[in-house]
Amino acid sequence: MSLTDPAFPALRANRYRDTWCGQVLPDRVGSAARVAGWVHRRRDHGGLVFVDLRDRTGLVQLVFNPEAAGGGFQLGHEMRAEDVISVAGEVVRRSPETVNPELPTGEVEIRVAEATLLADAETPPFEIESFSGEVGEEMRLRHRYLDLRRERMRAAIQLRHRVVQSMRKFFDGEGFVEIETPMLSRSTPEGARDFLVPWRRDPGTFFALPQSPQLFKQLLMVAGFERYYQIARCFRDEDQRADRQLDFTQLDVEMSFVDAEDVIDVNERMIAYVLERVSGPKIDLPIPRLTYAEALARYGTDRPDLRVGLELTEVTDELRQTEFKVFRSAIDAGGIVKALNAGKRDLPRSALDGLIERAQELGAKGLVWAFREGDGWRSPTAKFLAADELRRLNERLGAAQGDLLLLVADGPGVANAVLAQLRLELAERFGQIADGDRFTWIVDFPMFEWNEQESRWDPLHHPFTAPQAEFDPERPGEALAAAYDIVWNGQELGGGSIRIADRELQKRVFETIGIGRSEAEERFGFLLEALRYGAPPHGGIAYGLDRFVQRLVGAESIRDVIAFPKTASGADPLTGAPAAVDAAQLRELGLELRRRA
RNA sequence: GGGGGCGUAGCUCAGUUGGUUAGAGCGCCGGCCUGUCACGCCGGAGGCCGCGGGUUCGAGUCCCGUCGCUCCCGCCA
Repeated sequence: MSLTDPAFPALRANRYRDTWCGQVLPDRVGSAARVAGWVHRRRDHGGLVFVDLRDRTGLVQLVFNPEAAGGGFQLGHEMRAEDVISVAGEVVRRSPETVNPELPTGEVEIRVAEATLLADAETPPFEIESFSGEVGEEMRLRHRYLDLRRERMRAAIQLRHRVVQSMRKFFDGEGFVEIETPMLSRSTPEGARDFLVPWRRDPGTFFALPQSPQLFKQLLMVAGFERYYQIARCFRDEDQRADRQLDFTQLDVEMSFVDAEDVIDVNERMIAYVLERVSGPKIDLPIPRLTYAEALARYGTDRPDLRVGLELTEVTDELRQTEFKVFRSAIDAGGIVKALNAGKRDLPRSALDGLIERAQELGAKGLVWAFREGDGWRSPTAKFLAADELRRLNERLGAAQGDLLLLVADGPGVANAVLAQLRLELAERFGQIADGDRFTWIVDFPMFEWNEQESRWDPLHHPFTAPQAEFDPERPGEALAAAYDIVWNGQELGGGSIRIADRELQKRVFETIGIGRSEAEERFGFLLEALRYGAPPHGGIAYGLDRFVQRLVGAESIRDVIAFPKTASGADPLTGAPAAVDAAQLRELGLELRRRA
């Protein structure tokens, strides 16, 4: 909803103002207006002072003029940036040569008759709208209330509001019920590290803050609410990233008597609905789908950015007989050789060395680069490969003369991850990211993946995800999950699944991932018990709301769409959190501090 | 836990091979200015060069350590 939207609420007049700054438009010429806000900029001409007054809705120009003034002229001289004032005066049309076409209110101005200083502001530590570069993030966070005055931030936070309202409206219209689940609940140390909250009444016991409302929303399905959603705060005590915060917000959704198709259907309609209402990118339904296997094969990742055309190709078969040691040893160890045809790229040696370095950073032992030349390669590696191998590789990769080929030989995980990343970075470097937005569902995830370090099967999604069909406990690696992720331009926006509604199946899954009978009872007994009393088939999805809005406004970091975020180290420069607590508080909680060694 | 980048005026940054008095733009303060809108013109103030140690005749610059910010890897079912 913008200012021009008829639904935007008009102000009820009070002693401070009777209209928004941004609503002082030509239709009000000749009438009186009273506005209030912050002094955005002042241009003092001695005998005439212009002030851009700012409120939430925008800017309007005030003119302080000695003749018309009722004492306000002096104030016009003395006021400074970010002072809070209320002024009244006549709305007048500007003469044609003084119209400011940059401003929605640029055809008019308010001739000030009366002005009141409501709050005197000290000079802010940084300019609200700076033209000399981005203000450092710590500075912005320390004075977040000033940072949020900036147009860009205000727009992002208000857009976030519109997104949330649109989601609520959509789900309400589809018969969903918004229900809050507890912030204080039981620790289930499955995935991320929990934030723990010590409990005063029983020292040594702890609540945990939710990593997600997963189990509660399943219980709500057992309870018969059938369609639930929540804008849920979640907490994960893990290291942060540009798109990860300690506390963040999920759009959490769950439905009963549905299969995966039903969940996907309602959710892609929701996404289209929300994007339309916030003037986001247009999308066509249905959103295309990729299987997990295909995504991994073609892009090396389960969250491919489909704006990039480059694809990966596995060339292990072409190299079965190779004598080249690097490839030989990887293949013999059960690894693969994966390749990226990066197209005709004239990269200097230094840039190629940079790619090798980057590949090593990403975990590869090395990177083979080559340019197709004739039937062979121009590459330091060419001499180690047989002529027919080079021919087969060129053919398999569809390499044209001069195409840059990149190859990684390693375990499938590393080979895919490294080339997936290089694919993106090369596309970025060469401006090969297509315009527009690409959404895709990733489906047919495996139920389990082998955890080499712990020598056990881990759930790829979470342990409550249902298999697509009965699975063979002897061969967990073959089971497919009724799970789906939605990916927006290469960023995972959300993911979900049909849940296990059958107690025995749930127990079998726990066993498969190494959670024994008694441990399952201890940690998830309440869920298993609930499943005794008539659990409908159910499933759902959860979205990273912050990421959704970040993507929408094109921000570099989710910090730019969160009103009060934390720094990358988890601190809040504004309040000084985290901070020590006094000894009395600790005593009450039965806690004692040990000095770190 | 590991790796990269950064830290100089209130803000954003420059600072050469180690060299004498550390600069710019914006902001701030004072003066002038009746049509500006990133107003303009004149003048001025403002520095623990993140912190600690070392090398050196001499360190913003080189070395070691440390702290903070940031990006990435690990981690994030």
